[in-house]
Amino acid sequence: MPTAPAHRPLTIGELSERSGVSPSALHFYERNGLIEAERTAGNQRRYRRDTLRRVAFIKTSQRVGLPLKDIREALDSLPEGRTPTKRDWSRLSLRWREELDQRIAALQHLRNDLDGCIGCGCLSLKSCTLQNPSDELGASGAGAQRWTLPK
Amino acid sequence: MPTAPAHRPLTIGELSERSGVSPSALHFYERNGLIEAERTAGNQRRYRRDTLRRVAFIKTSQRVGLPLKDIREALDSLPEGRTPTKRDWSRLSLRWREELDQRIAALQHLRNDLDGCIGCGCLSLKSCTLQNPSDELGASGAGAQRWTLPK
DNA sequence: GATTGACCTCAACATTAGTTGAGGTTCTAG
DNA sequence: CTAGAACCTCAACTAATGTTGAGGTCAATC
Repeated sequence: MPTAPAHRPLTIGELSERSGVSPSALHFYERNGLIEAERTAGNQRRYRRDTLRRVAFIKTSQRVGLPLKDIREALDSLPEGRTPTKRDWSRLSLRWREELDQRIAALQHLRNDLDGCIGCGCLSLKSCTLQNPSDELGASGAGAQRWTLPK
Repeated sequence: MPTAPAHRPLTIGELSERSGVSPSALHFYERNGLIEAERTAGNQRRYRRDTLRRVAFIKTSQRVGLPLKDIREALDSLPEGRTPTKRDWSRLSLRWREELDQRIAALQHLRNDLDGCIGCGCLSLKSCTLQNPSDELGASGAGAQRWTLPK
């Protein structure tokens, strides 16, 4: 594979190799509106270079447990058509980081509660906050719903 | 529904209501070896009361993102046949908490890396640790594989 | 200008974690 | 002792996140 000039759009093979995401997954992302591609005269995909960053964002978001549906929503806030600027990405990353903070806080909360449970060996349904997530949800304020740990 | 005497085994309806887990999910857990039940002469399930705690453990573990397969493994370390003691549960909870700590650390690591990324607005595939989880896996020592964030 | 690797579409399959429904049985209250 | 709620099994379905394969096309190299 010849090394691509820095300006040429990426083939799916190149994007796959550079992002570490399989071509079939890239197809899948496209079907689900997470990424998009131009086509050559011969119907092959050509990705703008900023798609690499987009895929990076997808992967990273998945690593913290976000479903693709939510990731797509976030990506939808990027400008349509034009290449996103650093500012665009920063805005996205910042929002994302705040939610990450909440997630960490939720986990710490869980851990602290578990400390209590270890003390009594209980994991009791009645008393243990671990079993009553609604408590901590209520306490953590608005906007936390989505970031509650899965289920 | 009459309130059950504290000693009588639980019907599936009772276990479901008290644990907040649907009967169909309880069936599912049983098929997958996570819980078990005695049967009445008429083939209906009767759960030992400590099954409630077992289900609590399952729910709690799921809340931090563990797959059922792993939860089953953990539960397999509980004594077969006899009702687990507080000590048994404590042992399980402690191990679980340690892994929870690792998970928190991984998330914090991610967040710190993201801070760097926001600074440059990059999310670059090359330089950003967020994109190269293997780094942090290597750094976090043995036993961390399973607790890497999903995918 | 032919070969061959990369690409295309579409359909089927895989996995996890269940839910839903049909058709039938058991248990409990009156 | 009977009505109705609760339970049983089994099979099929759901949703998310992809992978695999068949059958065919494109494009870059010798």
